[in-house]
Amino acid sequence: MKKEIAKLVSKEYNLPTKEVESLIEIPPNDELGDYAFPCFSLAKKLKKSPIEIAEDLTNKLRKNPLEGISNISQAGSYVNFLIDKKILAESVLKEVGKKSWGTLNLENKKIGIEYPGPNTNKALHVGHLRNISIGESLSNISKAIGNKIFHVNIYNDRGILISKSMIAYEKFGKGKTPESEGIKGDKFVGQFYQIFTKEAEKNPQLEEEAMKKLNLWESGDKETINLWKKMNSWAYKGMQETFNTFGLSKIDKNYYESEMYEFGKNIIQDGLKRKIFYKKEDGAIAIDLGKEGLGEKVVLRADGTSIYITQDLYLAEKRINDFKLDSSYYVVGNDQDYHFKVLFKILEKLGIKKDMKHLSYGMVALPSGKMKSRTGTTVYADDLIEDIKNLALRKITERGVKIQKKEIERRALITALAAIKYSLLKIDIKKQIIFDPKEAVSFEGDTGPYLLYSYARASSIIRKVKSKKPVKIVDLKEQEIKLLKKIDIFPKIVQNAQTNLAPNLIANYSFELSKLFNEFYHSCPVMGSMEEGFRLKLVNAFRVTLKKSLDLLGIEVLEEM
RNA sequence: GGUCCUGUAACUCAGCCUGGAUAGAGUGCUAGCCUUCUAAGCUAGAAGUCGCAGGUUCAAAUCCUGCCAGGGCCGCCA
Repeated sequence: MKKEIAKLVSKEYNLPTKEVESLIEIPPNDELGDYAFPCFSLAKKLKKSPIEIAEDLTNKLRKNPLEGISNISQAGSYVNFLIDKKILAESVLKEVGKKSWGTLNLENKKIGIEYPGPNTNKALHVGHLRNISIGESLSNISKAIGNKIFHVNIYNDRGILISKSMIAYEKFGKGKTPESEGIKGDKFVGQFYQIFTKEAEKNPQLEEEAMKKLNLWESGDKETINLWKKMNSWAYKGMQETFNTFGLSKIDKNYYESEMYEFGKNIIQDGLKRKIFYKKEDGAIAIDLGKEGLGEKVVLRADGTSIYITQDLYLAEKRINDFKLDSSYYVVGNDQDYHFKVLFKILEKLGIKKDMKHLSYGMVALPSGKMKSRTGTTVYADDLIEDIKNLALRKITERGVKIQKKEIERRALITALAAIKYSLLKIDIKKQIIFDPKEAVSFEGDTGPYLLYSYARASSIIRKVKSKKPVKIVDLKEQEIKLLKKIDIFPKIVQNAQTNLAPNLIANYSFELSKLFNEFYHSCPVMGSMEEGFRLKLVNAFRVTLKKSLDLLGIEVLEEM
């Protein structure tokens, strides 16, 4: 429709249609029209006032109107176009009915996306939930656009951190196990990390012991390796449980830091030969990124051992080769912005750079400040899910719904996850989130449960209204038109979310869509109305669209609440 | 010190990419609406120097520069 209007206008002034189309906007108010053409830019060219041009253009266009446009009017410097709502309604019902918003086929790339990349020395916390929510959502959006997604993950399973947990366990663990204590494995291991921090304050000697432990691990000491394996397996088991509950999608490949922390040296040697890197006086190998404003960065230690960036260079290349990727994305917090800038710059200089992006998200902080797993001021993922699930449980019970306990549990969990995921995804990923556990996550207004509720209401109508009255579009009410228009723009929103890698656009859309549905719900009864046939179709179009939209956010729906 | 991100209603945020017609939501507050498809809902109202100051433009919350405030990063840790 927009294109047709652009053609119409461009003909009048002999302008490129594309240019006109990019100027067309949507009026701030529905009564003005559905599309508007501002005449400011023409004013200069024609040396006439924009108001005069608008008046002139309106008169000209009125002479040979276009099918589908019911009115053309002038308002100040704008020419407004009112489109025929019956045609809109027909096209929306057709669009949604045909394929229920299947894949859009706009891109066809192989994209690798890395998340959540946990450390094995601590339990998952809200920050990880943000990471997972973003990763899942961007994967889903990318898939919906037509891309093939490879979900990869890295386990940071070695190093000084886990060594500290090991020391603490040896000294204070007394043969305890997660089973014996009735604690999830990841939390169990994390607790020893906290014990270490506390004890090391009293006894600095422990830091040295941790370092020694790391050396023992690196030299392959049998006893150390066994303990390390045992503690990591506890952590993995615990984390896997949380992943399953929260709905982390299947990981195509797990990479382990312990298996590749020494790799990447050949890349460094290659770069040294090609004079991309240079040897410093003391033997360390570095790169000068002063021009890029990133300073000098050492890429291999003087003693010839690898560091973080060495390993990451290796892994970046390996991953591209493993999956023949066109693009490689990393969902990692913004505290690593510098690291990724350096990493990508080096890859570019080495000539192995593909389309690589650091999907950098803001930290989740507590009102009291940054979360610290060292000191225990953390909101654990499991605790959060449990608390909010209990809130949902209470709400369902209060309503007096007569269903089996198992079903109540299922609904409570889905509601809780919707609340958490939505609250994390509706905010721009760049922004820091101040997470107040006291307020927890609300169930009213702009929340996940509101979306689920809207969906359940729509489903309820579909279940209850069984008649097969003909679909007749007579006189559309304001609420119906608004809902139709919102459904109509769904593909554009998805595309925009992909371009900007912004799941919050989908979240915002889901809420706006649901809000319009609830307004429709209150003013347009379906059952027994004259428009029953059409409204039933409209309700279903909404339902299908919201479901798809929530799918993209990784949020499961409920047919009944 | 250098660099990146953020600053919009009492609170939490959308809008900024791609500048346009009275700056939008939610929460909270005030007042209404359940004998009709789920009140986790709907309707109405009060509430804003879009951090500050310049600049570009016919037009700036939106683009540019400077400043202020909060946070991150700048390690031969990961």
